[in-house]
Amino acid sequence: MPSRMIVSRELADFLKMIAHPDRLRMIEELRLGEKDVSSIAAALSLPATRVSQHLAQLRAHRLVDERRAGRNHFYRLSHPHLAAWIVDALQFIDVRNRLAEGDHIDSARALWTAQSRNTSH
Amino acid sequence: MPSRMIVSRELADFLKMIAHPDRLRMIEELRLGEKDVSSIAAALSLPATRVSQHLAQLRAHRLVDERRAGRNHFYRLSHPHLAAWIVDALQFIDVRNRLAEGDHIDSARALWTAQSRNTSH
DNA sequence: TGCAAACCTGCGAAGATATGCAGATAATGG
DNA sequence: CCATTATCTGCATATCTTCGCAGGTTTGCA
Repeated sequence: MPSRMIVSRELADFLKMIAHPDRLRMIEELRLGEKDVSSIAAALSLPATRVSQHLAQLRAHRLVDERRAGRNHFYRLSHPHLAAWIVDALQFIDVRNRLAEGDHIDSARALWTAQSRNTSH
Repeated sequence: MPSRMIVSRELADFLKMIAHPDRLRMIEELRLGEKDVSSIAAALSLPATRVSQHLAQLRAHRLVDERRAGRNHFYRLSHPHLAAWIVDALQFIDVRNRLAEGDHIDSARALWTAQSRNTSH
């Protein structure tokens, strides 16, 4: 059995699952703790249906855990460290070329990890 | 300008670029240094055309650098640390469920980072 | 009960990816 | 020059993703 191929496929599936702008922002949104669907949708200015669909995918891949309270569904990261690991990826991206001059990786990192209320989202 | 959306899009593009079993194995193959197209193709048992196409994509996203020597094209990781960062992702995957019983993340990591000659690829 | 709020799921069209094949380039060795 | 080796590029097809919309489920509350 080509175990190595299995690992690379699993890895690719995992990466595909998080490789979407909305889902990345959602993961970042859950960095500090659980949130319900409406809160996430409002924070990111996305239609709730879309957020729900993304969450269903993340749930299917066990990247988030669900907790129901009344009619609200609260989601949290299954691996709290995931958000930090994603931020580390910024070092591999030439963000400099695409943001305003003077910006660099550190500012991108700061921007990304800043609280929602402080950012120009 | 929604800088945060720009960052999330860049991040998603980067993740999509590496989210492919072949490309992951290629990155891993380049972990220890440069290799030419044929060597990579042979090591991974992939058609050279496909390897070349993948490399063209990675090149376009500046994830690999090219060096030509004669009729061989040698590629290396633009960010040598990339391979290690990818290996870190194994902690987020339930490899246990999909490999033979008794395997766990550490063995998956060992498998993944093992030299080609030591692995059942 | 009945209605509304908060989510979820199914479906289909549009768009993005993957991949083999044919043909094009570039360097090497007669 | 010509053939050969190593690699690249263009193209068509098959497959996967995304995303809105319509309709369904569960819970809270009057």
